[in-house]
Amino acid sequence: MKKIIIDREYDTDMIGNVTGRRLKTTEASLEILRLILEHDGLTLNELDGMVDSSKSSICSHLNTLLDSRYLIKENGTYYVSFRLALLGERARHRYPTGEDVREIIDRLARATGQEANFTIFEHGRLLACYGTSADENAGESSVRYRSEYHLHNTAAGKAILGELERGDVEAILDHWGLPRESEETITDRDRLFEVLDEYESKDYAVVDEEFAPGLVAIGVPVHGVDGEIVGGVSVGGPKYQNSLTKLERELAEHLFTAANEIESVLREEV
Amino acid sequence: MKKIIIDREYDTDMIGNVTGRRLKTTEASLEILRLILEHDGLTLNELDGMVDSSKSSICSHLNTLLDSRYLIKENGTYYVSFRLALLGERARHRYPTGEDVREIIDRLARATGQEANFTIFEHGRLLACYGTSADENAGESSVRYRSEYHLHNTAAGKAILGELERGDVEAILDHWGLPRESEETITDRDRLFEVLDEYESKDYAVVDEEFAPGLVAIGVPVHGVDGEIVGGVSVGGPKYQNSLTKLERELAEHLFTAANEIESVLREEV
DNA sequence: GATAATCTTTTTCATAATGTGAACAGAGAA
DNA sequence: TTCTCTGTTCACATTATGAAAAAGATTATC
Repeated sequence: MKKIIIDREYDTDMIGNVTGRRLKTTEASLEILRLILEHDGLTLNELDGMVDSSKSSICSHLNTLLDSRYLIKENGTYYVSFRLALLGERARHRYPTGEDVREIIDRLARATGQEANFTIFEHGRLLACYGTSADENAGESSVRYRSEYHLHNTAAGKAILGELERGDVEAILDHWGLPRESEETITDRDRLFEVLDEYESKDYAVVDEEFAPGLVAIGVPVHGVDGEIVGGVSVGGPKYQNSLTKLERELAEHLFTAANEIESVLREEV
Repeated sequence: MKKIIIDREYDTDMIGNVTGRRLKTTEASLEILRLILEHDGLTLNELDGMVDSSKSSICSHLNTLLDSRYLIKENGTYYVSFRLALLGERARHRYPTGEDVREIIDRLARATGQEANFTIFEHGRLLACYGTSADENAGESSVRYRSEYHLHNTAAGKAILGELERGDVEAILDHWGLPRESEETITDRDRLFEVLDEYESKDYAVVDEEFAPGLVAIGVPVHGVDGEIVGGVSVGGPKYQNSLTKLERELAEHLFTAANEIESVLREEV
């Protein structure tokens, strides 16, 4: 996998590597919003136990978020507003999340009989965009068990790391670390760089139980019109169904096809 | 339409009627986020022309939003992150936005041959949840032209106002006013109350070109399990196709059915 | 049903933290 | 070069904070 040097013509901060000032008030408000979102509603008292500031101060944040219509209040409990859902929907328009991309992923899953995923690369992580599994009963998108993935222990993530320059990889690892999520997770930085070097000769990356026990997958990056990395596609499943050689021999071609198709969609959308 | 007195057992602030303190820093940050979202990306310079504060200050807000992963930066332009889209998706789970509700609305549109909409009632406004039109070529959800509606000039909105207590209606009108959006929009508060009084004897509200010229529709509220108002359903179309009497005689029954079905879905979801 | 207890929210106010803007510096582009 | 745009520095003044108290509101207890 050749390092993509985008000549700095395209400048995406790998991490929001901000050197300037951060506003603590906004950070506190957003943290409260996040907590309410993740807990599907919280009361003042519950928040008091989670946040390190006084109740009166928390109230000020809640008032502000209410007034800005990011929250609603019902029976003393604060919930995230439907308006936030609409804002999120609007944010989605910028990303390749349409019917055509879902088609491609579904086809990949069907052709291989394995689970296929398309993720977006952002702030040094992969965010679940669309995923499906051929085994599923109905076939439609199930509730995603997770929405954010690390790069170091996922197939698409390792493929992306393999394409990035050393400095960018370092920045990402500095920020997110290499948390262990499975017995096989590579948690040593030097070891990871060794593995990434091996990808030089390949066009894809492999994850062998590093994300979850018994799960093997292969992944590739997906590029935007300017050659920048937009995200990644991966396909894989239980190890007992997929030897690594089978993965690399039989599934890789389907994976390349899917990635190319998504890149075509991205070109059309411009 | 009988006034629903929910005995204060269910307490939804009609408007986020906050008497307490609001945090200007958070408000400024959220305003910047909103501007970036609505303009599909902005540069520092562009923001400088829209916001009343110094560039350095705007930078601080941008840094904070970047760091909190609400924004990304590409080539000097700030965009809303995909992560915000995921947060919004998560917020959506709390609301009746599933396949079953879309079914009901589609069926209402098909049965009547008119456009049907389901909206969520929040902070004194109606937010587009799902809408469809039978005339459409493909039949699938088209891009929504608008996502927020006022109550005083929409069918579902007037139906909701008709059910609320006078004090709540006053609060909403105080906050949002009665902006004119069409020749026929009711912009006089007393006149609006007269019209609302007429609904006492009916079970639905009518909008007769008050939202847009040539558009007539009828609407009803949708209630949650505790009797609180969750949103509204409306159905209607061009006036040349629909006399008011036709609307009220032929379409009303379908509308009631749809509203009841959505309320059933809400009961199941608990 | 009355009283107590708990929780939420808004006050006030003194203090300290922190957001702000002007000026400055740096990076491209013309 | 000069111009334009972005981002940082720093002194100052705004503003967020927490403690305490009190008022509402709800729930628990007798």
